[in-house]
Amino acid sequence: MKNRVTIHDVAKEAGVSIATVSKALNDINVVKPATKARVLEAAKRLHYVPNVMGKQLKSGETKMLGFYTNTISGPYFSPLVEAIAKEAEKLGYGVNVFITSDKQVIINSIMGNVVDGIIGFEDLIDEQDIAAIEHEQISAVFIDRKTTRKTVGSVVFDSFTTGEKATNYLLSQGHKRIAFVSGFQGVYDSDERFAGYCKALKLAGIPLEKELLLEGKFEEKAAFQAVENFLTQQKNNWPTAFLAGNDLSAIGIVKGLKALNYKVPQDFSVMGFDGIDLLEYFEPKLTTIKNPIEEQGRLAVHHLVDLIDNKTQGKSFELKGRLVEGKSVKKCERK
Amino acid sequence: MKNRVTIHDVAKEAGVSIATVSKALNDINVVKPATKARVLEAAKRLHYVPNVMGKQLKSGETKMLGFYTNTISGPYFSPLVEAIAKEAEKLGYGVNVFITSDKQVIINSIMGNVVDGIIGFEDLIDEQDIAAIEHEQISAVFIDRKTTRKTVGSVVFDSFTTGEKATNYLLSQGHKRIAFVSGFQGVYDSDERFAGYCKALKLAGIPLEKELLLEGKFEEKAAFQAVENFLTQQKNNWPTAFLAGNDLSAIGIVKGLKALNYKVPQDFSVMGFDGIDLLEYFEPKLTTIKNPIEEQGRLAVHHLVDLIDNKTQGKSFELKGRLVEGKSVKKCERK
DNA sequence: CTGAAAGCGCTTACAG
DNA sequence: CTGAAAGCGCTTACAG
Repeated sequence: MKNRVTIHDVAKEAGVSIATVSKALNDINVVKPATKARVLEAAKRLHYVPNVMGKQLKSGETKMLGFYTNTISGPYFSPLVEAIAKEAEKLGYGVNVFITSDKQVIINSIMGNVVDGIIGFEDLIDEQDIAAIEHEQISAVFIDRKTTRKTVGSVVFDSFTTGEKATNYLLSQGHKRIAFVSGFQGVYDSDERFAGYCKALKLAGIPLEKELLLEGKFEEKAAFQAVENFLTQQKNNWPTAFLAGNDLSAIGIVKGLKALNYKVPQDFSVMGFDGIDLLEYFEPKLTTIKNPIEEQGRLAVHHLVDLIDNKTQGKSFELKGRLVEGKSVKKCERK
Repeated sequence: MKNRVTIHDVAKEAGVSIATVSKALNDINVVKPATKARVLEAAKRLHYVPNVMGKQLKSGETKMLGFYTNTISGPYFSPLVEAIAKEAEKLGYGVNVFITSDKQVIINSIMGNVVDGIIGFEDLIDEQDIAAIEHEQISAVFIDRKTTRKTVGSVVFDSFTTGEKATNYLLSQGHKRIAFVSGFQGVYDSDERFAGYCKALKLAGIPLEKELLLEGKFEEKAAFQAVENFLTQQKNNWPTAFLAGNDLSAIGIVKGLKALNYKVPQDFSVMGFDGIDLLEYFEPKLTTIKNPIEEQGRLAVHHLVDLIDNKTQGKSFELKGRLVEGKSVKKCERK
C-alpha cells in the first residue's frame, strides 16, 4: 500500500472530523459554507483523491460495468466496445473488459462485486448460469442472445427478419438456387438468419436443398475452404448466389471464388450480414445487411444502468438492420 | 447492496470463526485439514464468493490494470487490447479499459486505487502528469512515448530506425523525390518516423523539400484530402513515391491517387507503417513496416506487473518493425 | 490450531 | 452544523 492521502489527513489539515470531510466533499447540504470551504481547500492542498475501495465497500457499488467476451478480435468488437465505453462514461460508469474463456473468472468477478452489472457476449454462459445470475439479482444485458428475466435483458439484431429480407432480395434478383453459409449452430444470429432464409425459400415455393448449406463459421478461412471444397467436389447443380452468415464469411466466399477464377458478381452473387467497417476496403463492394453495432452498445449500457437503478425489469430489444446494396449481387440470367 | 453470502455466513455454517474461514479459503497452512474441509464444504454449499472489495481494502491491491486511451477505434487497438487482456489474465489481473478524454476521470481512477497500475496511450497526459504519477509511486507503462522513471516504463516501436529503413528502401528502388505524409506533430511515432526519413535523405545527399511534406493525421480521410489538394494545386515537381506515417494514411493516399485516375504503383509508389490486419483486404497489397502490436501489448503488461511487484525499475523497451514488401512500390523509372 | 480484535478508507444514522 | 461511533467484508498480527 502506497502512503496515499486519506480522509484523516484532510480532516486533520482542515481541523474537522472525518465525517465532516465526507459531507463537505460529497456535497451534502448540512455543512456550514465556511467549513466546507476549509475542507475543500485542505483537500486540494493535499491532492486528496478519495479511495474508491472504501467508498464502494460502504455503498456496495463499484460504478463499473463488466463487458465479458471470449474475444474482441474481428471487426465487430472495436466499434462495439468503444460505444459501450463512451456511453458508460456519460452515465458515470467505467467499463471493465474481461476477455476470458474461463467461466470461473467470470462468475467470480460477477459475484465478487467487481462490477455493478454486466454486458455479456459469451457462448460459455448457458441458461443455467443466467438463472443463477437472476437468482443473485445481478443486473445483466446480453447481446448475443434473446433473453428476458427480472434482472436480465438483451439487445440483439432482428436477424430472423433480415435473414428473410436478404433471401427475398436475392430471389427478387432472379436467384433460385441460393447457398447459405452458416456460422455456428446454437449461436443466435446464425440460427436466426438461417431460419429467415428457410422461411423466405418456403414462401417462394423453393425447396431447401441440403447440398446448398455450407459451413462458414463466421470467419474468412472456413468460408474460403468451404466454397473451394464445394465447387471442386460438386460438379453440377451449383447455386447462383451465396448468402453468407456474416460479412467475414462472405469475404471468404468471394476470395474462394476468386481463387477458382470465378468472378463476383458476374459468375456468382454474394451477400453478407453486419456491414462491418472493413468492407470499405474490400472489392467488390459487398451487398450486406448493415446492423447498428454502435446503437447496440449504447442501448445495452442504457438498459443495464436502468436495471442497476431498479428503474425497469429486463427487456428484450431488437434492432433493425437495413439492406445496403453493393456490387456483389447482380440479376441472375441463368434459368 | 444485494444480500450476498459473506464470510460470516460461511463461518456460521461451518461452526468456526471468520478468521478461520479466511485462512482456510486462502490456503494458509495452519488450519487443521478437517476444519479446512468443513469450511470449504460450507463455502461451496452456500455458493460463497469473496467480496473483492473487502479484500482490496485490506490489501490495497485490486488486481486490476487500467488501460487508458482516447479511442480504441481504428485497426490498431483491437489486437492491442486483446493482447493486453489475455496476458493480464495469465498473470492474474483483470483489465479496465477507460476510453475517455477527461483527464480528471483518468487521474481519479489512478489515484483512487481503482487499479494497481496503468498502461497509457493518451496524448492528454503530459510530462507533468508523469512526474505526478512517479511521485505517487504509481506503476505505469506508456506505449505512446518513450519515458523512463522509477515506477514508469514504456514500450514503443523503433520508429526512428524504421523511418530511416523505409526511406532507404524507397531510395534503393530509385525514388529520389519522396513525399512524407505526417501524422501529428508531438506524437512519438509520427515524429520519429519523420526524423528517420530526414536522416535517410540527408545521408543520401537529397535535400529535404518542404513541398513534399503532407499532413495525413494518421487517418484515411485527411490523407486523401491532402494528396488530392497537393496534386491539383501543385503542377510540377511531383514526387514519385509517398511514405505515409501509417497504413491508414497510406490507404488514404492510394485512394486519393485513384480518385485522380492515377495508378499505384505504376504512377506512384506508396508505403506505410504498422502492418494492420485490414491490409489483407486492400488492393494493391501495401508495402509497409510491420510492427509487432501484440508483442507490444504483452510486454507492456509484463513490465507493468514487474513494476507493481517492485521487481524492477521503469525501463524503456523498443520493439523492432520489419519491412514487408507488397505491390504498392515499384522501381522508379523517371529521372 | 483457532478466535477475538483491530484496522483498511469510507459513509451515515444518531446524538449533541 | 459537527462529531463519535458503527459498520461495509475482508485479513492479519496477536493471544490463547
